[in-house]
Amino acid sequence: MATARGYHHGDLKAALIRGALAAVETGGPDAVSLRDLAQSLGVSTAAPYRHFPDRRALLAEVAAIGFNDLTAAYARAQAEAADPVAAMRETARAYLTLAFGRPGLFKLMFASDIVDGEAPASLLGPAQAAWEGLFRAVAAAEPGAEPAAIKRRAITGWSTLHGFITLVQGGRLKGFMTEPLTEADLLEAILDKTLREA
Amino acid sequence: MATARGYHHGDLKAALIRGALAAVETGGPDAVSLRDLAQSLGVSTAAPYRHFPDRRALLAEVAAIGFNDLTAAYARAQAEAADPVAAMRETARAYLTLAFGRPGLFKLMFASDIVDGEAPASLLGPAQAAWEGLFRAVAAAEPGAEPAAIKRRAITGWSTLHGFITLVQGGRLKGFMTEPLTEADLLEAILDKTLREA
DNA sequence: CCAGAATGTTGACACAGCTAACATGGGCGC
DNA sequence: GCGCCCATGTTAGCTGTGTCAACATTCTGG
Repeated sequence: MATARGYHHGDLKAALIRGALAAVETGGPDAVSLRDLAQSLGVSTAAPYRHFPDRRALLAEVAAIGFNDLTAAYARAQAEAADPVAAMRETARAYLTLAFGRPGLFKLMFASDIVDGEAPASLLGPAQAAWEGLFRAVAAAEPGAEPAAIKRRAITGWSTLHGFITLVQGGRLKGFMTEPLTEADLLEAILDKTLREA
Repeated sequence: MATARGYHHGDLKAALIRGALAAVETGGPDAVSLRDLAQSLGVSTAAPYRHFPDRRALLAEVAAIGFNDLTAAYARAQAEAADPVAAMRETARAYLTLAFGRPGLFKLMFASDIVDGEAPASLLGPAQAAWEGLFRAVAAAEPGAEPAAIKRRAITGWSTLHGFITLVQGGRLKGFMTEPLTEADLLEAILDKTLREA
């Protein structure tokens, strides 16, 4: 699909994003090398720069895909749930599914380097949409609460989930998860605690 | 302090660690370049390799300093607090102080790259000690609870704090902290929520 | 006092991101 | 239908990085 064509590749930009996404999912953000990518697409090492100002811009595009997928997963979870509380739980689970199912992509999405200085709008939009999906779930589960309270609640819950994921994926809980305390148990406990409360 | 001596530097290893620490605190882990470091110490680019097998080993040493400092801060907080609940609160605050006061170092301490594969014992020891300081605070505030419950509680609280810090420092809460909801407010709310409960 | 271990140096390799200058060819205006 | 322009690729090369092998120097213990 990436071979046997002349001077022009045809759709190099999309191919680069696809390739970068694959590399990110396999080995995380650091596994993306523009040179490797170019070579594997049968194109010169300078070609990618016709489509992205620099490496970070390409990675930002990949991260945006991650946020879009996350938003879609949120929407699915909320549509299928029986009631608002279940919807909130499934929304949280969607976050966990992405984090543990596609850790490389997840790491990229929250790699501060990508966003340092200022992030491009093509990333901020999807990131904002994902956040709103999460906010919506919390708001629905807590009818009548004032916006500030909902926001506080959403951010706190998000923090707990995100922190746990980060610590686990960073290997920081390695020595501490002694039987009979497994990561899965803890996750359930965290979900329960995060979701239950006035 | 790093000039005007002959073939042998004197204490290059310590000087490298000091220099790396300074660089990390200024610009985060990525700001550490062995070549820069060597040059600024008036030594050849290969010299660091007489003391560290690779760059990661040097950074691991710096991270270990961070964990040691954290453990010391925990101990201080717990010694000065009036009661166990206050001690726990001050312990959490010590974590926040390090995270927001020395963000570069904090980022290094939790950069999974440093620990990928397997971390050296010189890092695992201090990291473990810090964890135990945190665990001790939770256990003291909750006398008579079984160890698994304490552990669950400690990890959950740690996750919330850590997640919030990570999201803030990653710039992920930029657009969402609208007045009158400030980061400081949220932090207090998180501390309250994390600490209060049976 | 001297041998060998520690510690530094020189010079180089591989690889990465990035850029300038040049080449090609597809599509748009005429 | 034709030619020109610009989007897209290419070549060659710069800088900066981690790392290593081979050699040089100094410190130290027997």
